[in-house]
Amino acid sequence: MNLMEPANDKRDAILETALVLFTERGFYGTPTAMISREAGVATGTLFFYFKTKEELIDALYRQIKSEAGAAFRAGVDREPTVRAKIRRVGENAIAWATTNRNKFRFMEQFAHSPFVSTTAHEEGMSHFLFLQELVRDGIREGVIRESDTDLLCSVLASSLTGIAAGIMATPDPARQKILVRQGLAFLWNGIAAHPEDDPCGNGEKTGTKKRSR
Amino acid sequence: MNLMEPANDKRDAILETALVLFTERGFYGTPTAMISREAGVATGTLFFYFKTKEELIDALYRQIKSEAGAAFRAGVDREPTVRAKIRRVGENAIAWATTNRNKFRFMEQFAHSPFVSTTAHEEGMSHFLFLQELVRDGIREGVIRESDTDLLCSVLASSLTGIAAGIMATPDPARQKILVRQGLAFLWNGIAAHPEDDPCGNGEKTGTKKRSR
DNA sequence: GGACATATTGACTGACCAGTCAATTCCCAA
DNA sequence: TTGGGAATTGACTGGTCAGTCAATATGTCC
Repeated sequence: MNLMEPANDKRDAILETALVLFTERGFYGTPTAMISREAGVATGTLFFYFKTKEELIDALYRQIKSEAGAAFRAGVDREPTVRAKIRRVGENAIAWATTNRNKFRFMEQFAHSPFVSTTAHEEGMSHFLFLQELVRDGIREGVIRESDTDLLCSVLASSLTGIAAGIMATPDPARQKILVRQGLAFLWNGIAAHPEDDPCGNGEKTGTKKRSR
Repeated sequence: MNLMEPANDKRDAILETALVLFTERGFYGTPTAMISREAGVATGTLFFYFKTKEELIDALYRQIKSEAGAAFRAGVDREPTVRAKIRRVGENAIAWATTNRNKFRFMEQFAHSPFVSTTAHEEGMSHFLFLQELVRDGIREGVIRESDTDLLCSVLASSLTGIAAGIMATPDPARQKILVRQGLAFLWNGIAAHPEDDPCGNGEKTGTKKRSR
């Protein structure tokens, strides 16, 4: 007898299958019957765990948002500076997106969908509030340019999405590494109070001058 | 008998109504019967102009993408430098998004939808190829940091989306102006080879202490 | 005016699908 | 054992909706 298995077998299978089918075919292109069939359970079982289809969608959305939030935040607290923290978030986000393509696509597709309930959207936001704090800290410390916090967060989030999408278009891992660097450089220079020519720090070591300063 | 009315009356009404309903309720939450009723035509009429519902969706997507592409590009050719051109694109994009909220939301919602045909997606892209050229020029001239062009475009596009979304969240036009400036500053510093503390150029006309607080 | 194409109508249909439910199995505590 | 609750099943239903079609209108050219 293993510990802690809250009878989640079928429930998980349903969620997992739904994730794949939803990203491939959209909410309404995916009948519940198809989900249950693919998941290897009866139609009734799906409705045992989720009262309605919408509840299933919401549960999936919540789960993924919370998972992504946790992944993005991992190790951030251990970083010493705001700048390092932000870079860590960026790296985390990109890594998560590329290793969880389906979940990333799900978020991308349904972030603005009217079929995710408002409460789920709000709860989803909550997992990313730490980013807002981070930005505020950065501004207070003077390392991030004085700007509207909400705007900055909105832009950061969407930029990360764009970076991840751009990176996922490349199969070559070596090239991906380069793109990650360039993407993070874009991010940091976008928000930095005093941007640099080589915002990655680890850049091309061209003994170069960092421009004025 | 007026001139040049290519029998578009009802067709346009259908497209216009569909736009609103789709953004509010999604493709599958919007029955064709509802579209035709709201548009003041019979169900049959809708299917006279569009063989299937999907064809309607595609037509709408194409129309909006092409309109957005043209709007973004307006006046760009007349700008003297790459930097000015990019700023113009940014301003255009933000202006278009805020004055065409429904169309913006439509693009945002369905940019990644599997229910827009692949060909429509591709055709949609084509209206934004000039951006790629622009970025390439900037890199050649040395004003844009050496980076992967596709990545930069992907990031630029998603950042603009984020900026527009952030701005639309503010009702106050004065505040919006500020946010536009901040958003464009983010954009330019993100890609610039030699970013500045006041990347808007037109900044706060404060006797101008550039650099270092 | 009449012939032909194009535009418009709305009742109708066949398919599909979310959700139900009565029956059955599984699991465990007493 | 057995009793009971939780889990699971799949046939079934009531409603919805994309798309059809035969009828009617409108316009245009000769």
